[in-house]
Parts: sequence; C-alpha cells; structure tokens
Amino acid sequence: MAVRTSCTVADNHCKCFEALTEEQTALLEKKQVTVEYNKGEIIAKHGSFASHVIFVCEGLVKVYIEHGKEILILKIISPGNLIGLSSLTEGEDTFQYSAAAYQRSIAKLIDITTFKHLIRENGLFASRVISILGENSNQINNRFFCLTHRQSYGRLANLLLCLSERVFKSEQFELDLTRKELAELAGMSTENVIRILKKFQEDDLIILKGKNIELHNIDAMQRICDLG
Amino acid sequence: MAVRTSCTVADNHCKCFEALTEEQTALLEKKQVTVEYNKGEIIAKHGSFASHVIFVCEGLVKVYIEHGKEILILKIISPGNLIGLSSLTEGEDTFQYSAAAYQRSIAKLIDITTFKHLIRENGLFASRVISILGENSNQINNRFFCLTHRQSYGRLANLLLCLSERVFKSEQFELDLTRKELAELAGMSTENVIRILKKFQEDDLIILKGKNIELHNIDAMQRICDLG
DNA sequence: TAAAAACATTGATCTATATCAATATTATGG
DNA sequence: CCATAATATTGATATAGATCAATGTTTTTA
Repeated sequence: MAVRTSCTVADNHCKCFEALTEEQTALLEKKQVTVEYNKGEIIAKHGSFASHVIFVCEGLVKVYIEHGKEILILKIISPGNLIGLSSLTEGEDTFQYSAAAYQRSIAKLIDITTFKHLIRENGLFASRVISILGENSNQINNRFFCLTHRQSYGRLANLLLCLSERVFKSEQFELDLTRKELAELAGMSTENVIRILKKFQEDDLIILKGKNIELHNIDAMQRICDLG
Repeated sequence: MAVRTSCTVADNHCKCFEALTEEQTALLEKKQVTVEYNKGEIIAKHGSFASHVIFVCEGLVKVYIEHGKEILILKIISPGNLIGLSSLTEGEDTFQYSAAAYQRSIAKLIDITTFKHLIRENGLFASRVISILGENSNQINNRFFCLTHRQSYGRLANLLLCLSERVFKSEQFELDLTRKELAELAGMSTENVIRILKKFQEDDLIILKGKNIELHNIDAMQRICDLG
C-alpha cells in the first residue's frame, strides 16, 4: 500500500458549504471577513483565541504546532481548504496549532459561533464537516507514519511527490521554498536535504536548476518513497 | 508548555450519546451488538469494510496503522471512547486504522448507517461528534510531536506518565505490557526500553518489581518528559 | 513437571543523520 | 551597484539509538 496518498498536503474536497441553504449561505457571508497575508505572516497562532475558522482562498499555507523553538509541520494547505476545525471542540476556545503563509495568501475568516450554529441547524452541513475532519485525521496519520517510519531519502521523495502532485500539479515546478523549509517539511536537517537532492540528481531522478525542480523518474521516486 | 497532555492515551469525554432523545437512544440500542475480545484479538482491521463504529466498554485497546510489518500506534483507548469515527467520512467505507485488545475487552459495535443518520437528524449529537473528532486530532498531534521531537528518554518518560495518569490512575501499577509493547508505544527498540528503565531505576525515578512499576519522582519524570 | 517457547537482559558493534565549521552563492536594502 | 545579510553547499566529526548476538528468566503447553 502506497504511503504517499495525502501525506503532507491536505487536499480535502471541502464540500460542506454546498450543503447550506441560500439563506444560510447569506448569513455566513455576512459573518466572515476576507484578509490578505504576505509571505511569512502568521494566520493563526497556537494558543490564541479561536474566534473563527479559516478558509484558504489563495496561496499556500503551513499548519504546524510549536513548543518553544521546536516546530512540527502537520500539513500544507492549498486553496479550498479549512483550518481550525479542531477548535470547534466544546470547551476548546484556542487554536491547537499555528498557521503561516508560505507566499501571499488570501483567506476568509468565518465567525466560529455562526459556524457552530450552522452545524446544529443543518445536519448535512454537520456531516460534511465530519467528513473533512475524518480526512484531515487520515492525512495527518499518514504523515505521522511517514515521518516516524521512513528514512530521510523516503521522506524527501515523499515530499517531492506530494508537492508535484497536489500543490503544483506538474512534474516540473518553481519551488519557492528554501532548503530550510524543505527540511522542516521532511523532518530533517537542511544539510541533509541538500545532500539528498544532490544524490537524486546524480541518480537522474530529478533535474535541479536553481529553484526549478523537475521530477524525471516518478516511478523510481515512488519506489524510494514506499521502501525507504 | 507541557507536551504530555493527552499524548498517547485518548481520554475523550464522549458525551455525544447524552445528546440523543429517548427515541434515538432506543433506535441506537437496537442497532448495536456487544462483543467480547480476548487479549491480542483484532477489533478492527485497517482496510476492511467499516460497517460500524466501536464503543469501548471495558478493557484496553490500541489503535494503530500498519504498512506491511511496520506499525505505528496512534493511541491507546480506555473504556468510554469511540473508535472509527474517521470512517464517517463520505466515500470512505473502510477502516483507516486497526484496533486490537491489549487485554480482555468488551466493545459495542454500532451500525454506521444509523450513526450517520443520527448525525443528520440531531444537530447537538453531530456537534458532540465533531468535538470528539477535534479532541482526537489534538491528542494525535501531541503524540506526533512527542515521537518526532523528543529523544528516547523523554518519550519513555512521557509514556509512563500517560499510563499512570490516564490508564491506571495511580502512581503505582501492574504493567501487563511486555517490553516489546512498551517499545512499540514509545517508538523505540525493546533493548532501548530496557536500558532506559534500568537507568530510571538507578536514578531513583521509578521502582521496578517485575511487572510492577512505581513512579517515585513524578516531577523529575515530568522534567525529562518536557525537556528530553 | 519437563520441555519448549516467549520474554528480558546485557554487551558489542554499526549506521543514519545531526551538528559543527568553513566557504560559496544568491538576494536585498541603502 | 555595493555592502550586508540570508541562503546554499561541502566536508569532517559526533552520537543517539538500532541491530546483532549471546544468555538468563519467566511463562506456556503438552
């Protein structure tokens, strides 16, 4: 069984809003604001008051938990996905993780009280939200497995495949992430990322031109991802 | 911030059933069966058809994902908790993880179609289920952080504290888990568990008598858990 | 209760990967 | 466009923890 599927990049259908009536949609529109974030800006802060859930419209966002200087990236969010659903939990009024923009991003901040109200009122909406939460869990569990059970080559191969497939949707892409950011995502040191990328290039698995990466042998990359 | 909270042992309030009407409760009663499992028996199998969600009434259960021979324990479930909520996801009709009994356990298998029906019908029930899913996520994220960012001493300290606090609810307990099972839980080799337990004993942090473990200095253990 | 199997312990190695240090390259602000 | 900072690269070294191997102990089973 391939480990890759939905490993690092959350790509949920997020069909919950389709379940709302026109009236409910109108209510929700009134109870949200659209905000633009620059590269590097914090969208949600672990521990701060969660007055809203976040719908990412444009850009690329990392979701992570932090304890002091240590951080763990839980997932990357591309447009069309929600952040902060785990703060819907009763008695939990703070964000359980942080989110930050990798690049210029636009998000809608939806009032959490209204969101909760709609869950109570609209069973189909609620069940769609439950779907998304379940998908989130599965994605994070896969990433958990990958980071704990795969060695560095496998983890980096996995990350490159995820980025190619789910973020850039192409085998060749301009990677505006630093080596340090790649390292953080793959759970290893920056130097190790560099050495492994070099090795992948020597083995004709990728073609590196500065920030541009082309996956040259997806099958072999997939094998590294699955086995190592 | 302490990493321990809800790290390995899921201990959700699981108040969702209180939200049901008498009628709905009666319906659910009819649509469930009670099953007893012996030590080691599989309660749910990753990839198999998820026709039900599982409510643990008695015993101790591990929830884990497996790829071939490799396994990753996501959490330990004590009585009063649900397993399989992530299979409520639309279009997902298989278990996304396995569950097995550590000891003789009793569980109720609740028909998933009825469960889904109640979510649609009863908004409060739905929101309680969402609460549980959110708590589950937070617990697994904490465990994810612990296993990836803490060294072996910290991970084992964390595990002992979790077991003491949440499973046995005592500083002294009869541990009917093998060293291999502890190793699996703390994400390390069996030999390493043995060596670290020995070190803990030498440092007067624990008192080991066969299977009986007494945490002798909780504060120091907590410090190891937080720092290492 | 004897034999077999499972589990626990100890010591000796091996290795993946982090860390450290030095240098090269690229980006950025005045 | 230069200066300075940030990032990337390379090599050398250190180490946590796995793996291997051998032995002792407990549990199960026949």
